[in-house]
Amino acid sequence: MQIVNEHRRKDIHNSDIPTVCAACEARHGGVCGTLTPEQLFDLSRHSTRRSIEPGREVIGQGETTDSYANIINGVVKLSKVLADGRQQIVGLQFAPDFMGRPFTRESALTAEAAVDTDICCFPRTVIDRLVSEAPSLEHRLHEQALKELDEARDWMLTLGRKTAQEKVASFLYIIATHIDPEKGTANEFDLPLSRADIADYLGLTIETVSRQITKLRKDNVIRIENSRHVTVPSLDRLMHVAGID
Amino acid sequence: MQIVNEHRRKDIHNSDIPTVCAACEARHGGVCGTLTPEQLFDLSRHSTRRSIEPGREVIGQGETTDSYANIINGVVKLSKVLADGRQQIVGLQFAPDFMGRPFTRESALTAEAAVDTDICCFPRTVIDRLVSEAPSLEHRLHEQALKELDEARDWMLTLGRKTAQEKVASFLYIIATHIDPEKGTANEFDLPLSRADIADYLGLTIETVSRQITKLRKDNVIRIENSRHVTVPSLDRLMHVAGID
DNA sequence: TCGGCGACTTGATCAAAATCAAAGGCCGGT
DNA sequence: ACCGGCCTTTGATTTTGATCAAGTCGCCGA
Repeated sequence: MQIVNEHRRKDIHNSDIPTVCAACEARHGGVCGTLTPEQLFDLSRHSTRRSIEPGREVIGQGETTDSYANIINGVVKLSKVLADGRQQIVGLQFAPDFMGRPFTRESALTAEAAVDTDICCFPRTVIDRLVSEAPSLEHRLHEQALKELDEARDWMLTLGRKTAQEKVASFLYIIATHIDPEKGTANEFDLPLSRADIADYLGLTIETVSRQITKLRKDNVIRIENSRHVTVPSLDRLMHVAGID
Repeated sequence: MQIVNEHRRKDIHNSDIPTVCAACEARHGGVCGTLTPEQLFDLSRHSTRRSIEPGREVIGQGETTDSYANIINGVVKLSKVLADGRQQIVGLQFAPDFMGRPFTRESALTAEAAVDTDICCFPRTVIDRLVSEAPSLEHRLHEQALKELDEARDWMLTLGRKTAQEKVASFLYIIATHIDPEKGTANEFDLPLSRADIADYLGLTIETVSRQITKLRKDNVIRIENSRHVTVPSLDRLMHVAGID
């Protein structure tokens, strides 16, 4: 795991404070936006940039989390496992999401990079201190929590009540609308998840996922190259198949 | 829907400020605890007590929500429906939970009483004002959101990866541990949900729920009277069947 | 007391997805 | 280029839970 820590380096060479965190800020418009220049400086002095290759675990279920992080680019899987190994992905985080569970040190889930991912880490102690100083930062974290709650509940409807076909279409819709934070919806993209991951996200088996993707392809809802590159000719059509009104 | 508004009445007769909201506070130890006496007085002047009979909708999906509420007693179902009527309960709220979605007026879900339920409502405008004045209130709301997020993600594992048998046992476990906020876990209780509701919570059909309950009864994991009253001889055994380690 | 209705249970059959099994295809390394 | 491994696809069969279809139970009102 490569540690870049470009903030600290930059900070040493000059003290152009407001732009210290600019590399992150420009791309994830996230936590930093709510802070004063002084707080931003404080935060940036302690932040470290990390690159994570796919499959590498960021935080394990039950482990102690010592940091928060902004996702600069890439995709992170949040998952839970049953004692016998059955696994469920309970959330996907895309840039510019903020990762981390405030007010608890024990992680109830595992966070793992799905593709090559860059994150900007902040020590828990620093964020916690800033939160107590700046209500606007807590507000920001609160909104992130509410967003994740809405997404989790939407996904519960998918898990509990949709057919395999609708589940796979719903997954593709999620990816199309989240993979590129710049432009809202992409009609062509690379899947950030393997078939096994998709199965764990949808509560299905690999085989069922594969068969449903094949069916979507044969029905001309999507096109696929190299099993990872997807083209969606009509998002409306995909949404319709996904059961999204 | 009966409107009691005991706070306002009490307020008129005397101004013993810190105990104005005591009827609620004592039982849900919730939002009120974080406020100053002045803020509490402010809030209590606007709060109204409502009794809701089972099946009555509190807030409809897509409707505008004008209030927040504390649940005094009872159980509220939060659900989502697909265009064709398929339904999924995405959360249950027990006393002393706080209900309401901060920072948005559109409700993405339907809230409905599952049994006779009393709630204490606060107008959105008042809570929103207090939140901006008192960071501790936002903190309290933030914690509630994180708790609901954790519960939602736990339930996603149940929906996506557990068998019908494990789902039903998981449901019974949830009820046993939440139905009575006083004592932590009840080994005897009335189910607050009909078989149809349980099915919608578990992503199953009524028939499957019924069969699995029968099986749990035959396996002596639970005893049932009148189809609603449940006795759990051994919580460990129930947890084991539920796949909870 | 007798219907009658709604909620629940039970049984028979069906279908969707899981499981078991065997190829393909792609990629990196030799 | 060839091999080996992993990921993915496809096929055959089984299983789980859904669907269809009767009942049963409890309760309320006539």
